[in-house]
Amino acid sequence: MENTLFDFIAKYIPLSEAEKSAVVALDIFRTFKKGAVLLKEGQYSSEGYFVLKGCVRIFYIVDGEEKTTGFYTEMEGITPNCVVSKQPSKYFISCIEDSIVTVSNLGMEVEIFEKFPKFEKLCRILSEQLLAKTQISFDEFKTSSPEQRYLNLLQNRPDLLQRVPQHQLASYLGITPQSLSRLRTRIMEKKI
Amino acid sequence: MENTLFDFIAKYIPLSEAEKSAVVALDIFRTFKKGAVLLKEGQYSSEGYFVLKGCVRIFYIVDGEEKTTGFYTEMEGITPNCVVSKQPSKYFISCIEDSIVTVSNLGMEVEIFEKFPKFEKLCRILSEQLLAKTQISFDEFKTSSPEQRYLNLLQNRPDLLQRVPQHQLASYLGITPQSLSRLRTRIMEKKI
DNA sequence: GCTTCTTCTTAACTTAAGTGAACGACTTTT
DNA sequence: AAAAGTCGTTCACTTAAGTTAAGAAGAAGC
Repeated sequence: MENTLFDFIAKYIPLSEAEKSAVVALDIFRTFKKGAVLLKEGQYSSEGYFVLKGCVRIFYIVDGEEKTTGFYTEMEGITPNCVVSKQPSKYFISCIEDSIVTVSNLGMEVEIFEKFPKFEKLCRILSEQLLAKTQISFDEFKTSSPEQRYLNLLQNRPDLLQRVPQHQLASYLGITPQSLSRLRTRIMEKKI
Repeated sequence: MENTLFDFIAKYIPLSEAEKSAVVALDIFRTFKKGAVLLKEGQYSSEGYFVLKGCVRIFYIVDGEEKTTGFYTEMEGITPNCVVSKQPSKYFISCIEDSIVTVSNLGMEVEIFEKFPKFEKLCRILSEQLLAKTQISFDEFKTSSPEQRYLNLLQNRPDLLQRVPQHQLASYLGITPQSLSRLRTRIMEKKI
């Protein structure tokens, strides 16, 4: 479990044994059952998450309707907006599958950044990379039709289509479940 | 000019005079005429930008058509995707107005991070905050219609509607110029 | 075992966005 | 001054997404 995390970190910066021990000492590994809620709308939180195994989603509730805006799977991290803005959360985070997730909080960050400034560099790099990825995704979303977006997803994250319910995928694509269903049959017919 | 930048930084971390001098020594302030191109598609670049005055846009050219995905005005920074990924740029960056922009490169970053680790913290904070903002914008985009997106823009960045041509705004909203024009008259008629 | 809920699909209808073409108002170029 | 290009708008037409409703299949709860 720890090693999965350290292998991931090793891709960005080397960690000494002392630094690894410091991480282990934080005792941040948690397991959650499918359906478990990590963060609720309205809640103040200073917790960040990193998915080691399983799948977690972010969703809003607008007019009683769930709007899913993000899925996070193996080796993806989440720093909820409310942690950065110090405002109550506008969304929920919950597990779609049984999951193993690291849960850290701001206090831990401050502490470990002081002891090992290297982690500040790690977080800068991860944050910059995620920002770049998010902006590209946003650009692709803006410049393509729902159908193209579905085809992109099929290309880039085919696993999601398997592990995520259709109606959650639909709002992730910015459309209704009915449109997604139609769009899928439309694509099928073209292929035949 | 320098002070505009330092006032901005002061909102996040305090800078000593030595640190300010180090920034000034980098000689990163540039002025550009309207229409000037900062980055071209296909180009490798390690330059980051920060807009002190004016307005800069990011746009793709897809099938000969410009697709504008971002506008950056006073006190907004850009680290182009290609700088992070070390790949040729997929998009252009150009000035919509006469602008004053800081232009830094990766070498400078490495250098100044070593001399003054405080800047690494600054970049982490800025990057985390921008990431949070970008994700919220993306969520709003996904969960609203073109008309709602236009109304949101009217609320959140009314200045853009003044300083940016309609057809660039349209692709920024993910629609055609014709749709934007229609949508605007639709809204007008509702108000009357 | 039965009910209830959730999920997905289908259908009919409404609404809005994409497309292609055209026009006038301006700007820029020559 | 004339020509060419840009920009915003409008129109007619096509295409697709939203909406409302209904039904089938499966999962979860009692």
